[in-house]
Amino acid sequence: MKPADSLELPVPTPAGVFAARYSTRGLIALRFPPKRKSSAKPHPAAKVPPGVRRWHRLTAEALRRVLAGKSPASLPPLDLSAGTDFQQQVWRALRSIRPGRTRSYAEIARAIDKPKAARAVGGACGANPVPVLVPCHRVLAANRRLGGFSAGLEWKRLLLQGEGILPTPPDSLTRTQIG
DNA sequence: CCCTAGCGGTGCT
DNA sequence: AGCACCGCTAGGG
Repeated sequence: MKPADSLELPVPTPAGVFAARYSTRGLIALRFPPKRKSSAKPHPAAKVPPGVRRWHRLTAEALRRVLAGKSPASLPPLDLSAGTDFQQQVWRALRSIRPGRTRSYAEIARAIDKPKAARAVGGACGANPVPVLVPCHRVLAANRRLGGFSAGLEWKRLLLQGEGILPTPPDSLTRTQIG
């Protein structure tokens, strides 16, 4: 996908400004807010086609809802065509996990009929181009371990806390396990 | 807690 | 073809 075929728009949320990128087919990538402050890189956003504008409203609304622990009312079309067959199978399985619920990597592997591919499932989760809306954060390691998260475990904790899966710590506490 | 072996997909040479 | 990654897991100290 050439850069010229896609455009990127900011998504302000209570958790920071995400960036949504669109191809001609739909939402193709979602990036977490930069860790260190990004000091003004506002996209001019001229010439946004009406279709993309509509998609973007859906993206923004869905993102804010998931961040609030709710189920998105509706999603924009997702362009996940860049993934391998395996990755797309994993991502589809992720989309069936409802808010507030979790699966293990091994359970996802079983669900796509590759029971020994738990580790590869982790790889596919890490390659998920549309985090949050494709809820890779709801996949935990076996026996309640938190597992990993490419964008940083802080984000995974925050998302899980928003859905009531993780207890909200009274204080900033760094743990790698639940309960 | 630690370590180890086994596992499968991906990307690079 | 080989090889070195890994968001893993089960089993054993």
